[in-house]
Amino acid sequence: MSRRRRDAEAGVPFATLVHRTVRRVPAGKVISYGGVAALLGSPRAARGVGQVLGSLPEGTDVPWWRVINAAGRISLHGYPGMLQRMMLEAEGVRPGRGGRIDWARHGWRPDGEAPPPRGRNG
DNA sequence: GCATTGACAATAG
DNA sequence: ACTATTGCCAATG
Repeated sequence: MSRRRRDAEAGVPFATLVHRTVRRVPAGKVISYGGVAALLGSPRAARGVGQVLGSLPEGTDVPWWRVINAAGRISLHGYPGMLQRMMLEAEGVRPGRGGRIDWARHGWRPDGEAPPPRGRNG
């Protein structure tokens, strides 16, 4: 049996796990798609995380805007991207010099588990 | 069940 | 630093 995820979470839809994990991210903090995937137990499912967040309904309790890519940039383009940028800025999260969000400053991670994502910076 | 799509990530040039 | 390529995974048609 190839259990891509932990047995404790077996049977729970991937999307549900994503929702749970993202909900844990506090205001003023961010996490990468790959970071969320890693917490779920599927470190290679970064893309799957994006897929799930992309289909979230409006008015969801999931703070999708706190999820950015490993490079510290907003993956959304156009209007949605602008909206996400506003949401983050409202929480005190804003890109530094280069338009990148610093993981050391705003990156969130559950009390001592899962190392901080370091795309090409770190 | 296969093919396509996408809010990713790592590597190479 | 930027673009192109490759790998990966989940949702959707």
